[in-house]
Amino acid sequence: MYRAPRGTADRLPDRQKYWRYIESKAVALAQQYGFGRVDTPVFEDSGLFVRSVGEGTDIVEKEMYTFQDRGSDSITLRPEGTAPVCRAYLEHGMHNLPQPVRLYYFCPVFRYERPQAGRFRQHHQFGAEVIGDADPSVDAEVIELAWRLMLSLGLRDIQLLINSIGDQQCRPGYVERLKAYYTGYHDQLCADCRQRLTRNPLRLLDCKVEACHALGQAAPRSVDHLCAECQAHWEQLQGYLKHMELPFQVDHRLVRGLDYYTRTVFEVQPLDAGGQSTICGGGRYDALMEQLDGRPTPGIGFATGMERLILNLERSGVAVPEEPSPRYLVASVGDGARPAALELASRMRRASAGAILSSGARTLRGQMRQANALNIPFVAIIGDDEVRDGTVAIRDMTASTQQTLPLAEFLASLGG
RNA sequence: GCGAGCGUGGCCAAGUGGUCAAGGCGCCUGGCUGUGGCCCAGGAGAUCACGGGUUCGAAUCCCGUCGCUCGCCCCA
Repeated sequence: MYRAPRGTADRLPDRQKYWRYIESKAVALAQQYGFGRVDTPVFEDSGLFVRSVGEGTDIVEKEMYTFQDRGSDSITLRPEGTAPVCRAYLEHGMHNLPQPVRLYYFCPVFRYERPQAGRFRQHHQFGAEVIGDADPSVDAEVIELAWRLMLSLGLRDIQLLINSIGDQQCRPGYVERLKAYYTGYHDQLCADCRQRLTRNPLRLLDCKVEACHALGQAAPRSVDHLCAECQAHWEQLQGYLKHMELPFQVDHRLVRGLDYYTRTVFEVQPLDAGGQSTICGGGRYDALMEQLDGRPTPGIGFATGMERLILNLERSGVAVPEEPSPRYLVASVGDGARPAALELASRMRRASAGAILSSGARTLRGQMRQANALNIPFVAIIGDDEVRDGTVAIRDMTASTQQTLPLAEFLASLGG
């Protein structure tokens, strides 16, 4: 028997309420902030991600779904959302729109990883990007949007972490200081961290091994080595966030795994942060457009993992509204009444009433049981008597009462 | 890529060498020839993940494979 591929999942009807819930909240907020929706293809030229995400990153090195298509072009299933949006910005000349351009999206994201709780090979993100304005007030707005989305979903035991990792001017110097610091403790580092020392020094900061973690306490902090411009940006941002009354915490160990981030980075995490715990992550990417052969254009954005949001909604017991379902089931008695039942159901729907037609192949008792099992509040019963009289029997399943009405009267009562 | 645990009908699950499989949920039917929820009775549905081995005999022991889950790396 075929199964869904590893790390993928079918979304069955009983799960849909979570998706609709998150989507509706996210869309409402995004629109409130002036964002427009953008949808980009599921796959792109592989080069787009290699150049933006970075050749040394895990995503590019071992996690991309890359293949040759029949025209022998190298194609990659989108491993993240920001680069395609930036590509679309450039391709459609959005620099001719009033700046900045605010865009949001929902999309599937693919990474070849070992699945575990909160991590999948295909997962889904809601993301928002503001392109074309480097002012820290934009950072503040984007962070506020992310935070308010979490709150509006009903998530409470969460924290907002921010940091600044500098830009092309100041980060190289900082990274050198960091390397120098950790090199002094080379013998105390775990095997992974010895690798990081040369490959990705920033990641030394958030190693979970106790010895390494302890070393991180006294490690040089990026915010202490910012250039003047980055420093000003960082201070203004914090001031704005305070004015917006956002409960942020500065986390000097917060770094992000994609190469394109500059200056501001931020995450939202559950307080009981475990393994795959980050539910929202983002940051500024002022150099990204140039890497994609565009004019220098600043940008900032974030993405949240839908599956992780749902995981947290369930863990914290947030009540999510049920999907709407029909209020009526149309039952019929006897073969003669079946065409009439079909017609009744059709007329009810044209009158904007939800109706499930029971096929009539089973007994009335069976149809009533079906209505009960489906939690349907009303059953419209039509049999030979009703067909003859032009009526319909309406049973109220919760009150266990029933009345027979003229068909026209019943249909009129449905409204719409 | 590394490490750990697990794999019995759609779901949950008993059974740990000797009637090839209990029970519960769910589904269908009947008890009530046109009426639900409770109850009662019945039914459908399992090559016990797959392959090999040990044994007179395996769901049950051994080996391999596959799959799932959890963790590491990394990330949403």
